Amino acid sequence: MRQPIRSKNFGGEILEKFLSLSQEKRNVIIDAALRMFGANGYKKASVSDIAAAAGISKAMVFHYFGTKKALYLYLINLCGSIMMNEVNEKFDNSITDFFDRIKMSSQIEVSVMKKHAAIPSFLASMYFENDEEVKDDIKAILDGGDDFRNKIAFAGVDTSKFKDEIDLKLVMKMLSWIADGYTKQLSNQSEFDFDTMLNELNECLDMLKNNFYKEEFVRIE
Amino acid sequence: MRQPIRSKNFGGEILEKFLSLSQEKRNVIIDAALRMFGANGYKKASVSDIAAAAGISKAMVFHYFGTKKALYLYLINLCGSIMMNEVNEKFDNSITDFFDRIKMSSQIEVSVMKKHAAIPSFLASMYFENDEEVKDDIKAILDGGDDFRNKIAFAGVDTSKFKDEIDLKLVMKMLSWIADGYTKQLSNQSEFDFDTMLNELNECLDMLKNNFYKEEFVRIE
DNA sequence: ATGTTCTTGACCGAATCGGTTTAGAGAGGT
DNA sequence: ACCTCTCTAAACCGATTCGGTCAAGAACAT
Repeated sequence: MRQPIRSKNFGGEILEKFLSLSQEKRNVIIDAALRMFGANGYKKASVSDIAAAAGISKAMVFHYFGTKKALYLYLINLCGSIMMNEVNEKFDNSITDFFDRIKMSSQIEVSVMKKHAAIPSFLASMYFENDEEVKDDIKAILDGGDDFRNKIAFAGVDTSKFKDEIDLKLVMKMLSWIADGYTKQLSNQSEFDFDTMLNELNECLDMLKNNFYKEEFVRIE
Repeated sequence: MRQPIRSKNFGGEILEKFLSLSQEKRNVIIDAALRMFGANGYKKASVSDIAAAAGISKAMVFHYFGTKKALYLYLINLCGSIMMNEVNEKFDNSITDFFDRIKMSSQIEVSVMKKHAAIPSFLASMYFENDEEVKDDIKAILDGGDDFRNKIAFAGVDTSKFKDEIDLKLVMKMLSWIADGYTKQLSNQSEFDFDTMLNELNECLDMLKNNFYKEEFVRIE
């Protein structure tokens, strides 16, 4: 469109530069980029911001990724494969208990965040990204790959164990609020608190379960 | 610093231009500015963005407010007074029940959002604003005025009615998660759904209350 | 020393920034 | 008809920042 003709990166030689870095250095750069894109969106996250957050010079970002767009798309695919891996590895469709399903989803999310804490907010912003330069590519990637979000859906969950007077739709909504706030709080946490937070959420879910389930389904603690 | 010498707005003639607008037009502009600043922060929210979101030309923003900074500070003070009014009007310190206190806070928040739905996210971003051009002014305003947040604090709340086995700190944390997600969901809602949402939250709180309180404190519905 | 690889600060044209000026559209008075 | 006068947007301003490049120094190996 507006950028000068580029003759490089036919075949991906540029990304090799990045991939040959140590994992530690790569993670610093990836985390910085995920954070900036996640917080500011594609357009308003500048390469200078990302470079500064990663502690490298702007020129290095272009050295590693070629263009801003290539970096963004690389991050999308990276997050996609991390999510898919984690879901395929941990998701168990045979778990039908409502709260256990939620616990499982949370464990998956925490596993993902342990790799890159900024992935959830990055993906959330990506889903709403509307910039002309990338939105078609996002749509293509989302349409092409199987969407991991569908796999965590709550189809086939056993809801018969709830007390009769419990409003199930309300519980769903409440839990989605809890999960939202929980994730948000996680994002601001240092890596070491992940499991503490996860335990707290699980205790929280147990508490709800103990109070919302019919007595015969409440396990003794 | 870098801007040319300005000789206008000694005494606030410029803001009068804005205040003489119809309330409807003013609200459109205010909402647009709150949304943009709230979502992107002071620096990354451009006056062009705000003007476009408000459906007016960039020149009009400067016509009404003089500078970007003046607009931002105007919004802070506006939100501050809206919050203070609402808190002073609705906050009742004699309510000591845990859940009733939360309901009250939510009602206050919804009243505020009915005036400008973007206020909560704007204030949240303001608290974390760190741009050199405005951070000192923010600190001055926050230090100067009595902070409405302190008034909603949960000091003096009666927690004795909870079942003994309930982990109170956990309930607090869980409720803060719910409130977060709830607010977030509210922000994306059209004005007419506010009360529906508020009712849902209240039902949700009643449900928790019925299950977490000792039986003698649960009112018959 | 010499060649090679990394890395960067300075730089590019284009775009956008905060902010100003100009000029046209419209309302109202005469 | 003409003349103000107000409101508004488009065109414009210099400065900054944008995505992206490049020449030259640091670092390392030989």
